[in-house]
Amino acid sequence: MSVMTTTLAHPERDEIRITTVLQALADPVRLQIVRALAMHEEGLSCGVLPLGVTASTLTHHVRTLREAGVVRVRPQGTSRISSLRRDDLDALFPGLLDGVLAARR
Amino acid sequence: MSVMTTTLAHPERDEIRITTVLQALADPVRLQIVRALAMHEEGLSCGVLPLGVTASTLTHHVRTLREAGVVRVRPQGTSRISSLRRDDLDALFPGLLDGVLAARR
DNA sequence: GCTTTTGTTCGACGGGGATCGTACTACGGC
DNA sequence: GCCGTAGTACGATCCCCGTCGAACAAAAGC
Repeated sequence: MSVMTTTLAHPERDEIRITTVLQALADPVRLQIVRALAMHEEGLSCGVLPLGVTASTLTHHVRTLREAGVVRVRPQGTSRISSLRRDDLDALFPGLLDGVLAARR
Repeated sequence: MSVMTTTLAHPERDEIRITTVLQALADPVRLQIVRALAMHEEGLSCGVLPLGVTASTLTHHVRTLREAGVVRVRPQGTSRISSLRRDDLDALFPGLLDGVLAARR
């Protein structure tokens, strides 16, 4: 336990706010991340995505999504696997995620 | 029939972008406006809403919503009647609006 | 015509956020 | 133990946006 198992902070379902979620989704890069995660139920390391931003910027975006309650992040080796919190989002805002993902542009 | 009575600029349905819509919705005041409009199919003058912002700020918010394609605004006397572009939004992003409006907070 | 009501425009201000580079940490492989 | 890979932390920068007040515009009513 000497090691601070800093499991990354995630908001509980009832702590997720619609405004925060919308703010998180209202960015092109983060929206691209969400789209990619929607196609990988098992989750994936966002570092592999061709987003055109630096690593530190990517960290910022993933943290924003995590703190908003949009994604769940779990450490795995030197990587961090992100996955969409579909169940929570669908329960709180039914249709929102589907609507966003249905957008053609 | 292209009538020139369009005083205010509104994006066509196919010009509406998901990122812009999300940015428009990602503000507490504007979200409150959208919620109010959702309860008034016929539209209403946003000036009557108890939003706690000045008139000029309200103008800014309504313009943001209009330019994003979220609301339609029509002049009526000295007032401007705003109404939700439900049909367009539902067609483009089915479920998004319902999901947002379903949010308890 | 004058006033009131409603809303717009403009400029200014302040805060937040998207971005980056650099330095740093953690884990895995050799 | 060393190194490479993946990601984080921190500070700096820049720009956008929400906010306001003051001045203006337009329509309605008297």
